[in-house]
Amino acid sequence: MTEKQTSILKAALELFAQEGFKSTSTSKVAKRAGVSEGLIFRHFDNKDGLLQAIIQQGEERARLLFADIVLETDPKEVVRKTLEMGKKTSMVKEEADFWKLQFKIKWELEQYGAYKMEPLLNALINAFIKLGYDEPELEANFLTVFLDGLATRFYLDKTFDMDAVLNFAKAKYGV
Amino acid sequence: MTEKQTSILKAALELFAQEGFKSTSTSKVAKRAGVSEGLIFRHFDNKDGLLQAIIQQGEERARLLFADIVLETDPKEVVRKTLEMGKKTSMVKEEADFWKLQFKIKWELEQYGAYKMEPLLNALINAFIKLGYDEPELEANFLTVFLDGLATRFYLDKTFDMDAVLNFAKAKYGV
Amino acid sequence: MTEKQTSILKAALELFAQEGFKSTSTSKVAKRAGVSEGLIFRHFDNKDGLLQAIIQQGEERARLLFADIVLETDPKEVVRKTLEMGKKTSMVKEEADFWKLQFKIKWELEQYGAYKMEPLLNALINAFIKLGYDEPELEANFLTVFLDGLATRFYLDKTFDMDAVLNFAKAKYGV
Amino acid sequence: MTEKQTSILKAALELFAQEGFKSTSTSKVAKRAGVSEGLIFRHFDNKDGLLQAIIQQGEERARLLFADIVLETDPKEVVRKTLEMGKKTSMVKEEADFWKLQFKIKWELEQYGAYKMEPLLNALINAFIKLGYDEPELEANFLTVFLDGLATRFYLDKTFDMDAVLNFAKAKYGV
DNA sequence: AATGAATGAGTCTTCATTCAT
DNA sequence: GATGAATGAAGACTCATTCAT
Repeated sequence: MTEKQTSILKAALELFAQEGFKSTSTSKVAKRAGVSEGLIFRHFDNKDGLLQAIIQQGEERARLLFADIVLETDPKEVVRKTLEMGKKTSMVKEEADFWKLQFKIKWELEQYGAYKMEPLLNALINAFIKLGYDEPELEANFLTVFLDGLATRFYLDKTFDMDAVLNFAKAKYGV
Repeated sequence: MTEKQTSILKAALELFAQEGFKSTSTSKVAKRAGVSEGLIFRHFDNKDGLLQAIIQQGEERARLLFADIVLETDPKEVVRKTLEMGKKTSMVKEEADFWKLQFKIKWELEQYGAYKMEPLLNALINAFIKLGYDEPELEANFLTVFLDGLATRFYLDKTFDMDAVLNFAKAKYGV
Repeated sequence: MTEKQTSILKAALELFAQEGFKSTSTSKVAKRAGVSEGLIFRHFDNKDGLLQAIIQQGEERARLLFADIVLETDPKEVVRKTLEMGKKTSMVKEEADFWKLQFKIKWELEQYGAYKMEPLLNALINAFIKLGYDEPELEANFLTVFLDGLATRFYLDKTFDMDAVLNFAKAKYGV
Repeated sequence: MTEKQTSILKAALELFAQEGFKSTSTSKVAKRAGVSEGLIFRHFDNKDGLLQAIIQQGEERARLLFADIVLETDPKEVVRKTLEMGKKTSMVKEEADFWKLQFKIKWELEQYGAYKMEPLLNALINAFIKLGYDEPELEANFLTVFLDGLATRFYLDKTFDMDAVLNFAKAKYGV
């Protein structure tokens, strides 16, 4: 990955996250990245390839993000870390852009990519089993649905008080 | 609202919901609506005006949808009806398109429009007060977040079993 | 066929004939036709559609051109008119462009379109039968091959003296 | 001429013959030749230089091809060999490509290069003189025109039966 | 109200060519 | 000699919008 490749990816990430994939022209990406437009196509074949490259990075980041949770043995910690995932991924601007884009793309492409969540889901199921919940699987699913809602609100609703709801949720689960 | 105006709005709704706002050209809308392209601009000024008209319809529909819940006096019924809102709005194809579009647009425009939810939120708060919940406001917020997650999953994750999670949630709230 | 459509077709014909299909940009065509570039696509779908429109015109013109020969009853006249076809089609500039383009395209697309020649070929076979030639079919084929050579030379070889060779050929066939 | 130079020329020949000069990108040539794109420009300056190199090769090959005819003393053999030139040059795939390209280029560049044919033309004139033809010069010209037609048909008309017409022509000339 | 021809700016993409290594 | 990253201009095509009818 050369320096210019990185700057293209960075510029694309920012713009796609801000304006959306379709609304961002390759010429804008090139301008912000400080490279010629042609270079985008040499490295990523086409605009879609650029998006795919970003999505792939997303999968890697997701794996990294999940690793910390999946490897946790204390079930309460699993639940707590899962809930706080959203906060963790929104502190740094670049990272916030990144995850926002992942959600935006989901709606623009109408692909959820449930498989990416599977490791996390399993970790949650295990945790709920250990914690003696009656229906650990449903409980885990419920929680991931809530997380999706959390992201939606966090990224779209400027008036949303994430901390309050988050603390409330943590209390609910006793974590 | 003339007949042609209606058919333009209908065509736009379908296409925007399927392909997204940016990806749908006015010419496609005109073709599907069976009218000339120029007519769209005479009636809605520009492409954005067309979107605004649809969004406005959305607000009216939302009010209608919420009315049934807001007017309910039995608190359990309020919670139950709220939870089942998603199912109710996804039975008819045209309606499913409609609500899907509302979510798509939220992400494309990055406007949540929290004010639209206020009547529902208040109804929920009241219900939770009546039901004796400790923190009715947070409880209500938590529930709306969950609902947003539910919509996300329902519209994007083909493998998602909404009924299972929904029944589980209803059991949780004892409704 | 509106006025602008005609002027697009005319400009395209000239340019394709002069510079070749691939080497002529749609923007050049638009400029010469005095219309916006977009209009080309509204009327002919794509650059290829523009070419097809010209080719189709070509087929019609060819039918017209052949009609005079095919309807001729005097066999000597059939042969003579066939031989002079080349001269006839090269007097007016616009027509010369047109037929030159037909040949250019053949080489660019590698399609001969033998079926277009069939009526002429049959007329020639009949003529040679009437004239008592031993192998009328081969004789007719030989003549059409010669005609193709004539066109090649006429359009490409500036030093070529068509009249001399043509008179010689006419003498050969006694017409 | 280094090995890489040769492979560039070979790749260019094949591609230009198949797709045409304008339609073949230098990057395609480089890829097929298995060299970097830059190397083409180091060796041939620009895309046009590449074409010129191929054309020049064409002249050498033409000289070689004509030599056998020009040096022939038997006039009948001269005519026969001339007629069979087309067949001879189309047996080997690489050679067929080569001559096809020469014709394609003629039409793309609109340069006939009559001077290349001169030695052959003179040989034919001489032959027709020896054979006692009335107008040897015109006869020779007529024959070369026919040859151009033969090539046109052979390369473009898939349904064309070259052997039949060729044998007929040979019979005509009694060779 | 309604049409559809027409526009011009913009989109993604290709391509010949250059240049540092 | 050889590579391949990088460029800038140009290519085909799309699209929101206007306007005469």
